[in-house]
Amino acid sequence: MKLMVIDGNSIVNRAFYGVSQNLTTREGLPTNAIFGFLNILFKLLDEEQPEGLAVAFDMRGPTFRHQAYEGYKAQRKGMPEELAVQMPVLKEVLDAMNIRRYELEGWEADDLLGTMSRVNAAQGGDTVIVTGDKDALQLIDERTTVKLVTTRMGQTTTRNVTPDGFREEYGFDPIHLIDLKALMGDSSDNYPGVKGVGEKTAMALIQLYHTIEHLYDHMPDICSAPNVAAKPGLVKKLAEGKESAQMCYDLATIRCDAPMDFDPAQAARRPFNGPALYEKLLNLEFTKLIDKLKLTPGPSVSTPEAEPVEVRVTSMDVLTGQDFQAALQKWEAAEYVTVLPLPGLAGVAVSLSEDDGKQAYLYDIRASRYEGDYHALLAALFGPTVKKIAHGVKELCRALLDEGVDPDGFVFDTELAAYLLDPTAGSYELRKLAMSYFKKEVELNAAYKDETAFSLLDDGLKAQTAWYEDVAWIEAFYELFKPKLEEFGLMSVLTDIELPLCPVLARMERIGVLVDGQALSDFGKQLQTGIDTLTAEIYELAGEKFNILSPKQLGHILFDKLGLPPVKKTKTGYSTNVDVMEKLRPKHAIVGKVLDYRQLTKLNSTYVEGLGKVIAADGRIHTSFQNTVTATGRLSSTEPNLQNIPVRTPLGAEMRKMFVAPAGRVLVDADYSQIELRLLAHMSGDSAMIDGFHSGVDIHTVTASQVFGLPQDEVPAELRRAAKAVNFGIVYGISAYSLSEDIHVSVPQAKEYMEKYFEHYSGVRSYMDRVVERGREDGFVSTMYGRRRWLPELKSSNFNTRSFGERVALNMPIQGTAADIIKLAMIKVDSRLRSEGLEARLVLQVHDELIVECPEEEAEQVKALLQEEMEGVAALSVPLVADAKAGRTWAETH
DNA sequence: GTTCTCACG
DNA sequence: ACGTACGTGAGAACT
Repeated sequence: MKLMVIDGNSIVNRAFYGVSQNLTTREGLPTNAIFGFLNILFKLLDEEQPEGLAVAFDMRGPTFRHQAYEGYKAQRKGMPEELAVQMPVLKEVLDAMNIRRYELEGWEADDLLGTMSRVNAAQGGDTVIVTGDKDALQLIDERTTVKLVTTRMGQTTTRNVTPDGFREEYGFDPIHLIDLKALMGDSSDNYPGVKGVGEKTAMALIQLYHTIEHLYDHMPDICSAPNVAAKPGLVKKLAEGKESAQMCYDLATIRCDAPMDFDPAQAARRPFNGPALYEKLLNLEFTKLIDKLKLTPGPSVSTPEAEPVEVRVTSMDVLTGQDFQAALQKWEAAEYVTVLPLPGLAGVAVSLSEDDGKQAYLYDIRASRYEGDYHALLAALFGPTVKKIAHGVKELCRALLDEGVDPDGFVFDTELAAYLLDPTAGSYELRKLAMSYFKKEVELNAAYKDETAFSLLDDGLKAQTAWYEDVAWIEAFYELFKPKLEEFGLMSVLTDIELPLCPVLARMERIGVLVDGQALSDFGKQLQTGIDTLTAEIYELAGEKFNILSPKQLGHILFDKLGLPPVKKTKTGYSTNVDVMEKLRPKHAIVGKVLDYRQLTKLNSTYVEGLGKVIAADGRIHTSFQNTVTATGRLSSTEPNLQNIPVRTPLGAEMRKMFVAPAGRVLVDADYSQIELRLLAHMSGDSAMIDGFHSGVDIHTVTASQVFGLPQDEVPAELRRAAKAVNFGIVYGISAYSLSEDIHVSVPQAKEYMEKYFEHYSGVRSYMDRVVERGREDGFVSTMYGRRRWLPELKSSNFNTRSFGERVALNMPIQGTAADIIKLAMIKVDSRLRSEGLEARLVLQVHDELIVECPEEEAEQVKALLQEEMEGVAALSVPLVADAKAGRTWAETH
């Protein structure tokens, strides 16, 4: 039988340290090692297609080797806690996969692997031993190969070692690996070998003599042997170490006679236990894997956190006038109703409490025979008097605006609630939430059972009857999430910030921003001319044509053909990013041209072409503002992204001339000045920094002056730049190395800047320590307004993961508070613009910047209003400053 | 689908 | 000794 045997401990260790991204279940159980193990396992199965499969594990407690030598593995630390807790779960998963696993008291996994391979060989079978441990190479023979697994940066690579391959690499037969280890010892298993003999000498000796026995037989003459450097005292060392060598030989020998009663037939592959595996993977929240393996639940495997409230579906209505009045009365009287619109607002599912329990109705709005009209129905349901719960209020507001309804009266949003409870979860679709919170597979296409009522619907609606049931899920999530939000102090973030922002965002999306399409395409032509010229020049300098945008081809030209020194590597090849290229710029004329080419093509494809494609019929661009995406509470902008329009380079800034106001109108742009640093000053309470902001002088100059001990008017530009970089770095959770890269000084120099900084701003340092410590204790960090981000990373035993957690802990409260503040400002600005009867409307938000379009004559009033509302949002211990400027184009407002 | 690069705050 | 800044989205190349 073709058998694959896996060293479970070795592979799970690789997986644990290899999968550095932080993976945990919502309850906080780490799952990275299991995730990594399964990935490696599936990759191996795919590569090898074995007929039999077994996994061997070490057992806790001493083995026969410990009895032979008490120092054996004495140096080794136990498994980190985060890995240890995953081991039993992994074993359960393997059991559910019907994969045999073996462990034997007093024996190590190695010995079990060896034993299994020999038993299999005796029956004429081939074995692949999978491990990350090179010791196992001694087991290689004509029927046995070893697959060595290495993981680097989350990437797993495997290497099959055959007898020939081994001999080529080592220069002797695999079995003599034992002799090698007997001489050189092993520091990780902690046995000594022969004192004074290291890897080099041992290799040379074993290549010559193959076994220690043979070596010791030839002891007196070994120093005349050609391959061994005449090491003085080698003979003596060998003689003194003979006893140790013999003991280490035994320690290094993987035993192939473990009393485990193995028969390869036991390990024959069997199909997974689908339902059991489904349950295990669901509890691990490996939903993608469930999909990939096409697993389905068995009967009653769920372990629900709560059950959805029962919603009885009683009718599917086309509202008549009387129905409507009665329904409206019920809706208004209810504490809340749950609404779920059908696409295009063709209908809406409404669920509410009635005397005999929850009732759900599906209204076919478009076919409504209500004597008012379709509009009146929507306006009544979605106006201020009916209190509504929905999933995705912003999108719903957008749809309502498109139908001419002014949305109001939303009291809860299950999507926003799920986001606030875990802003890094990534997706808040009902189906995913049901999986995650209720361990339930939601059948989205369940057919509605009442055929009579169903027959009233047209085909389009029939296809959407799952919506009818989803309304029950929204109810269930409301019941589940509301107490959680209250417990976590997140209710006010929802009701004071996120919910009122929804209609504001929807209005901004609907209004959009005007783009000068003609100017855009003219700019594109100009860019294309430049691109053509640069292309020709680059081909000329390279001596051949190639794809300049391909990092692979460009790397080949620069580093192989032109012989420029590679500065940095990526995992797939040479790095050619801006930092690298700037360093190479003086060395060859082609580098600068490539950088120019990149800039021009970026502008052309991402901005000129990208934006051109999304100009709507009204000549305007309507972005989508996502409010459930970022980990910090910021908004994001998609299709297109209007939050990354170029501004930093002169050519890039040309793009902002394309964003214009219509005739007779202007854009007013107001941005917060240094909001994140001001928040750092406020939240840390550092008096020096607070004083700096009260002085009204540029903060980076103040910092430089304080840190370097110079009068403010004598700060050279160089030091101001350094101070600015440190200021930014602090907000990001700085390291001396990255600061040195950023401002092009040595690492010690950067370190000195940081130390001086912290001497002067000692309150900042203690704040940073405090916030990380609090984060570790609480398991989360939060903004001034209570928005949270969970940070299990802070407890990771992986240095990189933990360091990342610490940087995030420092950054999120600041970036997130700034996000809260501008969101509050947006709500106030929108409300005042509307209540004061201005035509001015918010059109864009770019994190610390708001853009309003208004008639020219409103410009002054709008500027003042923006500044007033933005500055007045929060009372901090430093002034909150916003500057506003009007212009015909976005470029003119800067 | 992932990686690299680069645009923004 | 590690490996190096926080938060995003999009286009092109590559696998």
